[in-house]
Amino acid sequence: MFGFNNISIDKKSRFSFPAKYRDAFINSNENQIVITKDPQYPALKVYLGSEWDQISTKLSSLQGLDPIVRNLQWTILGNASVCDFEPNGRMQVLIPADLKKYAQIEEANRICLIGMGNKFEIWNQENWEQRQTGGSLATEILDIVLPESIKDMSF
Amino acid sequence: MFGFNNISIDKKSRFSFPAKYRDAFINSNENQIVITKDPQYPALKVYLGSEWDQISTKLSSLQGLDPIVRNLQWTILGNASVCDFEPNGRMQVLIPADLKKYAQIEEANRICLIGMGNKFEIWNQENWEQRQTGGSLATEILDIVLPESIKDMSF
DNA sequence: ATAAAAAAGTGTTATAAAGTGCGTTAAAAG
DNA sequence: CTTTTAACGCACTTTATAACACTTTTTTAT
Repeated sequence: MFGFNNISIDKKSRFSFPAKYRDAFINSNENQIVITKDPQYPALKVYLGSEWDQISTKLSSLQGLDPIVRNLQWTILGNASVCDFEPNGRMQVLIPADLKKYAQIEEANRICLIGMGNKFEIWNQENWEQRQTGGSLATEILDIVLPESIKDMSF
Repeated sequence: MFGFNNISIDKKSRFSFPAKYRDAFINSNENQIVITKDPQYPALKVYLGSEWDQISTKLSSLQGLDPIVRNLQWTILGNASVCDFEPNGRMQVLIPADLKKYAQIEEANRICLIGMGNKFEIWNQENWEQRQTGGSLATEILDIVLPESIKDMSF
């Protein structure tokens, strides 16, 4: 499940997944979607239920006394919204108000939904465009800071 | 699958692969084609389904907390368009509007399709000609910045 | 505490735009 | 001259979205 989509959200804060992803959802037999905060950027992460089970299990088992781990737990687990999902239906998902605020899409009637394989990201259009054109930071800082326990995890 | 082709795209943004590649597509048993952004140039990359599976699996497993990795994931995974493909049929592929824009072929009714062995590139004709006559860029800059995890990948 | 009103959430339908399939014509190759 | 390939045009299908109606939950006022 890949690719860029500029889609609308209705007055009730719902969006629906583009039809091109339907087969993938049906094949992987998903009936739940989880939205939560992205720990690094003003954006949202959208996981399939099965993917979420793995990530949340792993993340909640880590040593919470490490402040970085604790922060990730707060951000990712503490803001997750689980949502029933019908791959055969309209594939609609409601974005909770606080998450809209975090991703700066409170006022927007359009969002960017980015398929990243096993997960999606939701961005405010302007933020996304800036990030696409902007340069990237040096990586050394992060390599040092990341605890071993999460180096092999990908969120 | 090699070589230069100047081919047309129709009003609905479709192009079809030249017939000379048909046997190769049939032999490698491909039924999917993936188009995405080239991370370095205003051009598009066209992968065979099997090739894409490898690249995307590897890339999406990398540590997304590293900003450079994340950027590559955004560019390559986040802009990919997966397309059903019939080697025995017309071998047509749709180029999504945002990718047309990126490759600067919005207005064009012709593109350059370059066979690079296991993948293709799509270029705006003028850009391609400039790049052919002009000198090539030094790659050292990228080598230094790239994290270990992606140094052994080729996109 | 209860009823009314407002807000939040769910579901349906209509219509314009985007995407797909296929036949025909034009051009190139053998 | 015949066959293959590329390009074009048209009809059909699917998809996205806005508008509307209905249900449930929460808030407010009496």
